[in-house]
Amino acid sequence: MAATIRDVARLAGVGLGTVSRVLNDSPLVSPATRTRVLDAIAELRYSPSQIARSFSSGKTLTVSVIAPFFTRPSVVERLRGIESALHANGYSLVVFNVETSARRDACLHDVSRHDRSDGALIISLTPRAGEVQLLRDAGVPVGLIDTSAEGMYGVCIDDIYGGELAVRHLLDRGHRRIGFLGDSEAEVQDFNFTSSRHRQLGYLKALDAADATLRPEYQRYGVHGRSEARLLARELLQLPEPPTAIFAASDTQAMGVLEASRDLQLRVPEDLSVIGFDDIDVAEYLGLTTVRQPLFMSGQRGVEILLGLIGGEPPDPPSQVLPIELVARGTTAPM
Amino acid sequence: MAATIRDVARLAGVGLGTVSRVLNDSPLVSPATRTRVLDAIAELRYSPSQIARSFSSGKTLTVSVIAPFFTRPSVVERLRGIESALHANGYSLVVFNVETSARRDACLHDVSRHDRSDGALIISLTPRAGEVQLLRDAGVPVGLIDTSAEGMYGVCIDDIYGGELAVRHLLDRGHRRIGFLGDSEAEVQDFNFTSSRHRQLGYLKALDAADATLRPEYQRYGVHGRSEARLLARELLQLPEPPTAIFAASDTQAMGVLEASRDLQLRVPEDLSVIGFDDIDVAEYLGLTTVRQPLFMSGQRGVEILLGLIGGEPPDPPSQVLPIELVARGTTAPM
DNA sequence: CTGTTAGCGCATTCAC
DNA sequence: GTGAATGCGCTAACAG
Repeated sequence: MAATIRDVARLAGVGLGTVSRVLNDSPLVSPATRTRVLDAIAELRYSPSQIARSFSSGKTLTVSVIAPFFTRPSVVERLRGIESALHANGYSLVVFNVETSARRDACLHDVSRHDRSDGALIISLTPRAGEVQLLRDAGVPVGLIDTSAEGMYGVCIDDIYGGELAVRHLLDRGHRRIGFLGDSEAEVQDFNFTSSRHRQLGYLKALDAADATLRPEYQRYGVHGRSEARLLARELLQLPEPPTAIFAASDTQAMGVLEASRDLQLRVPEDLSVIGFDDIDVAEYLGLTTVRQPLFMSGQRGVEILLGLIGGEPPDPPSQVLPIELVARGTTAPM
Repeated sequence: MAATIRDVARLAGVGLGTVSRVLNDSPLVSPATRTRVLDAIAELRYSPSQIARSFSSGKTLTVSVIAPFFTRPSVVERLRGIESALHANGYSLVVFNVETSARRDACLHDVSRHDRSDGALIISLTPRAGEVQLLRDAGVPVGLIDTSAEGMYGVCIDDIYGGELAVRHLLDRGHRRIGFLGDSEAEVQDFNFTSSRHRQLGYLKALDAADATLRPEYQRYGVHGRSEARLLARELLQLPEPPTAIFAASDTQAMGVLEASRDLQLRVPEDLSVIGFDDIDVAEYLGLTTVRQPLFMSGQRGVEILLGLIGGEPPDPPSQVLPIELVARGTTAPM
């Protein structure tokens, strides 16, 4: 059916190797024979079989990406950065969407049998000790995005500092009763997510530094998402002494807080200040104050690191920390 | 390094073929030898090479998906449906993100050299006549999602009817001055998108049926996105005789309309009714009236069709039309 | 510079 | 039931 390299060689009256050399842009071919081969290729509408090529060379020019809940705006934006950088380097992207803890484990495990791809990028999922070991033993190039692990390479941000940034912004505006709303314990355990927890650590740190009293009841956790956050925020706001500001671990959860304040006829920011995290697309639309992190860039950097690894060059700082910044908009105000 | 099928055969004291048969669940193996092989596999931690397997069998168990602007909420949701269905069938998903007309053409062309995948899914991009021909000649299994083309298979919705649904909703509430806001001519041409245009056709049809006068100045086009839609909507609303309702070709653009009304101190829905299309996630949050289409399902159906095609069974109605419905929320009211 | 050769790891014939 | 042989299309290492 389709022409093979052998057909081309025959038509051009050359050997197999020569055709292969032309295909791979080897300089060891005379211009004359090169054109002859090129003509034959054109005439036969020949296109080299990628599978055969990968099989023979051992390189697939493909990268696997394991992304939890890849419909979340922040994840999609990272994916976009990944796709962009990968494509610029001639690589393809295979996506694995993780929405259950079982699939998480399966994906992380499967990465070690690096067959179909030259390496993998893992978003937000922190490999556990045993998994790190497995990955190392398998010798698979892996890049971590939005997380880090001992002995692994990747790119992340300082979530603790981010949490501090957010809470200090609130403290600076006179707030003392500040609530925190983060991911559920179950989620954190199942997926081994770390950012919500770290942001909370920053929250605690900032509060502590300001000598603000910590109230356990001001900290709530629920399954990531708007609706759950809405419920939790409502609980917070109906406390006898409700917080005057809420720091949500993500913009999506901050949206739930906004809904809750709407439910309770609370004006934002007059009655309640709200701050999120990530600076996803809608944050600007909503005028949401938030902590911005470079999502697209995290994808690009992840690719750079991974391709380096594939090429045998470990990145110098094993884990790169990207800058973050506070973006003050309309949902926070002095109390 | 990694064990091969040969190592397993040697350790189990059997021939290559037998190991292969065990791997492929062939019934032609005695239970005794099967266990012996299985043991050897376990001991060597053997895992068959997927590339070698694809190479030999000709099947890659991989599907390519060409998605324009895959960060758009509607596209992501379709992708989720695709990934889900693909994974359920043991297939992997390679994603190509199209954001320029050049890349669109390149991707559509590359699909015809179906190497790395067993077939392709194309979202929202309608192949042109020449491209359809190329695809047919190449004999690549292709499924279209959110569009249709003569002689091709896929799943879509009736966008014209959707436009009618939206506008009739407005007409029923007494609106006569109804604006339309859709994708720019350039985008439509570059990518060969069809939905915005079709929805507009429905708009015109509904207006015509209601004997409402058509005003060319009520129809505006801009690059898909919130900010552009915001500008266009502002223009519409500052007309000497502004529309009392606006139908946006997508929820994202409807968000721009909402911004514009905020800019101009117009209350929604008291002063202006707004209706979108798609029913993406935030639509509910915004209380946006819209036309809902089954995004996730479109992905699943697309996969079913494609896998059928790969298996040699063309779908019975070549193009499947999914149901849509109007979702009345708070941004539309009687005038 | 160029032609030839030897596998890459597996599925799939075949004989036995 | 099972083992041995052939080839998928290409790259890489070699000899010329």
